[in-house]
Amino acid sequence: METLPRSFYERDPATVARELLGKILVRRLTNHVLSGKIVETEAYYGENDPASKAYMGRKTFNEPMFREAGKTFIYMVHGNWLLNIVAHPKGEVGAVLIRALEPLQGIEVMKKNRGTENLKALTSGPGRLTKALAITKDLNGFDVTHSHSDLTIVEGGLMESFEVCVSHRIGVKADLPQNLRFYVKGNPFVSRH
DNA sequence: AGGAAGATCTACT
DNA sequence: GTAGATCTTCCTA
Repeated sequence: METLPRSFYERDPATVARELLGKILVRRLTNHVLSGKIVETEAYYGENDPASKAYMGRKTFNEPMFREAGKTFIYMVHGNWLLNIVAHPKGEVGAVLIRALEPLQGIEVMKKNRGTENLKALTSGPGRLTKALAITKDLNGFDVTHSHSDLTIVEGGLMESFEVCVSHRIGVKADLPQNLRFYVKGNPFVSRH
């Protein structure tokens, strides 16, 4: 399966967020491969987006958002690591938050990492999926455009058709007027319907 | 030192 | 579905 190239991420964050649906997030550990289909995302912009981590301008912790697209931006909220992929046209600022996955490979390892047998709760939320895939700050700034690395995103092979829904972003204090959350209609692993 | 933060878990109506 | 406690780092003072 083809790894998504950097050019995929060098576009408007909302476009990237929309097109990441159905792609496969692959996490390689020493003895296991974990993967899941991306079923829910949100787009974030830069200084003009009050919900964005980049809203306050360039700081140490949000630096990845200002740098090269196709790399991770990971931070902690309420005790959970949240995984973003930096996405923006060259010279701009933005990222896409991965909010939910449908588990594919390594489900037993994910259950162990999450401490639950509940399949529905394994990766159906931004903090849940990072725990299931053992993603922490250690992977901040990691380039996901290289195949065979510890964290990559690949094409979904035979793409089943699915309907995309949009809504406002979840949990943000001040949202923009446009809908910037994207999810696969009817998928049971979407965090909220 | 203190508080906020893009969430989660549990326990209910 | 909503309500409240708790979660752990980073930011500001």
